[in-house]
Amino acid sequence: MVVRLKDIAAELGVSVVTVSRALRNRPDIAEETKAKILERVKRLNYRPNLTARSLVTGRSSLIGLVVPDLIHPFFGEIAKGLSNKLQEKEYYLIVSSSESDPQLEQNEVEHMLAHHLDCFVVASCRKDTDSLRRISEAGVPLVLVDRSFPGFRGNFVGVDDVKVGELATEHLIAQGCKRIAHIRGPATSVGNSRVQGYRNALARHGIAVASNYVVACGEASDSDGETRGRRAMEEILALKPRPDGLFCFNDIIAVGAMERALEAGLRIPQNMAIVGCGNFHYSSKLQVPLSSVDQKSREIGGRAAKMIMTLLEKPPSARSRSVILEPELIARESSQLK
Amino acid sequence: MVVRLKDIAAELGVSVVTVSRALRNRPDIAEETKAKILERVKRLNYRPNLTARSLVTGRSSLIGLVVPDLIHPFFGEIAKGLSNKLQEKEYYLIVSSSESDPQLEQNEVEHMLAHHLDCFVVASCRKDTDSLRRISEAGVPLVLVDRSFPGFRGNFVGVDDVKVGELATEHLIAQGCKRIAHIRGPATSVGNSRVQGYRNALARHGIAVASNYVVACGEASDSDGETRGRRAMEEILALKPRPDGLFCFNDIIAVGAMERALEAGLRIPQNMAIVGCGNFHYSSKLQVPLSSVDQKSREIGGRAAKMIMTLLEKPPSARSRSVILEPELIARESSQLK
DNA sequence: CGGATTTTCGTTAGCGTTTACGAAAACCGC
DNA sequence: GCGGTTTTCGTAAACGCTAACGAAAATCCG
Repeated sequence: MVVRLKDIAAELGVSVVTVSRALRNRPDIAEETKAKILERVKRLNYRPNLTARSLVTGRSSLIGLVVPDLIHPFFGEIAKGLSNKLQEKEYYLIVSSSESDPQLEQNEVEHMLAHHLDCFVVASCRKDTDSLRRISEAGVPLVLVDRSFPGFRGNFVGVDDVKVGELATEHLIAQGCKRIAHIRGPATSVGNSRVQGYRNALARHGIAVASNYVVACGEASDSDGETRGRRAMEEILALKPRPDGLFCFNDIIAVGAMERALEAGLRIPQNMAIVGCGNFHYSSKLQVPLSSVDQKSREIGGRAAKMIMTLLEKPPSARSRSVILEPELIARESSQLK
Repeated sequence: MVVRLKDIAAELGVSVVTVSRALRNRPDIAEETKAKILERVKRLNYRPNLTARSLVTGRSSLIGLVVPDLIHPFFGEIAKGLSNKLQEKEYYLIVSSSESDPQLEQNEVEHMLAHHLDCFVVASCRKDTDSLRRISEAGVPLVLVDRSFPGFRGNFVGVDDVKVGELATEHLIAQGCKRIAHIRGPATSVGNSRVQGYRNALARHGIAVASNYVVACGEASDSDGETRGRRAMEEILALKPRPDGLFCFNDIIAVGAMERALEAGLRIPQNMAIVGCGNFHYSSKLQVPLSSVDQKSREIGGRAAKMIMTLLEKPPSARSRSVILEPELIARESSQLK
């Protein structure tokens, strides 16, 4: 049925090792025999059993990806960027969604560890670094994406989230907004940094921050992000005086918030200018095209892939590397007041 | 470093096989020793090396997913539906995007075959069944999703695409449209069936189909779907008399087409009612909320997962099964004329 | 209480590949 | 044409686990 090294060796009257050598392009084999073997290999459509190879070499050609949500365009883009780059080198992606559930994430990491992957790429939804630590302890290279962990030394690819907050807020200020609110994300590095950026910008322009102008909306990555956005907008609509500018943690939330605001009879951007984050594919096609800070999701995937490659080529790269990309504001109708 | 069966066996003074038995809950082991072993296993945080297990059992706990595009919400939903169901049973998904390139798909399948996956889930972008045939020849169970192949007997999960075309077209007729155009998809089972449904509905109502009312737009799943939609709309705008109803192969194309139509000064739905397909998450948030035929993408993933399970539990299920889901029309502003 | 049965466990072999080592064959220079 | 080098290949062992078999220990029953 399925052809093995042994079969080819037998047919050609050589040893199994010789065939193996031909396949892996080893120097200690005569050109002539190599050619003969490769011809047969091709004709029989032979492919080495990677499971067996993996067992002896300790390398599986498998990269693990753990994200909070596969549907979220941001992580979808990352998955795609990774997958495209990796398949060139015949690495494959094994994916797992933690559904923004910290316990589930831990379990998934644990299970994936059993597959002896060559590298992990993780956007962790945990508050602690337990799952990351387990990966490190197992000696598996690790690349964090999107979310970094201050206490945890490790490779990272993501955007400068303080800058994200600054860009969005500066833009709203430049548009003439005087009372700028923020629907903040979860208390992760990402959420906190964006709040920090928001505060930085306001402070820089001497604008006081009313504490109730920052409203939380819980875990933002799951599929009910819009509902959370709507609820947050209700809080904001109740504020007095009502904000005239709003920076939302991400586009999903912004969509929900915007929808609710329009229902309440507000005009966007005239009554309230809104900026989201993520610049997801349909931002420009919405009822009111949404201004958004681009997080370079596709590039994150590509960079992470490149980082993985160097991690795998030269193994003991002790120092950990960080790639911090510059976010970019894409202004659209939802915030263009002039 | 990493603990193996051997280590646990040595510590407890039992044989490797005994430990293996305890772990796999075999009957031929004393409760007492089993408890002792499991305690130690837990304390040492032992996890069986699935690569080694896979080599001897021939089962990898890995399911391969091949889709034309990971970003496309339809396939994203399928991936998520699959992944969620599978992780309960400790199966993992290894994904590959063919980027709608038939040759790439063939290569990817070939490479994935080397990993000895337990099952394949494929939305093939090929015109022929070559890659599918390779999977079958390798003796690996296969579930087709979305696209079926008339000449190919195999398991399938998807919607009734003739029905999709009928639903959309009937709806436009019911809205009072007299001249209904169709931006068709590629010449696959899906594309052809939807055209068929479109024709069926028109015929049923005695409406003649002008052949130039069906315009093609090439491979529709890639990321430039919108551009293709725009181009197709230009053709449609040039038609005389101009259509007053339009059924688009998918939502992405519909978005592009709609955008172009609005630019041309048309009002939707008054001048042209539009229905898409896929009912993707943002259909309702668009500039003009888009009517769409829901393809049950999430359910397809779940059903496929269930099918995989039965394929894997009782191996020689010779007969192939098909699950054909009923599509559902979601009417929104883009087609509501009354 | 002795033989037959059942329960519990260990030994051996093997999954398909690679690594390490050594032997045979070919080649070299003088 | 012979010692030494280089090239080419095969043998043995191992990766971590499970399947198959059989032996020892415990249990049963008349």
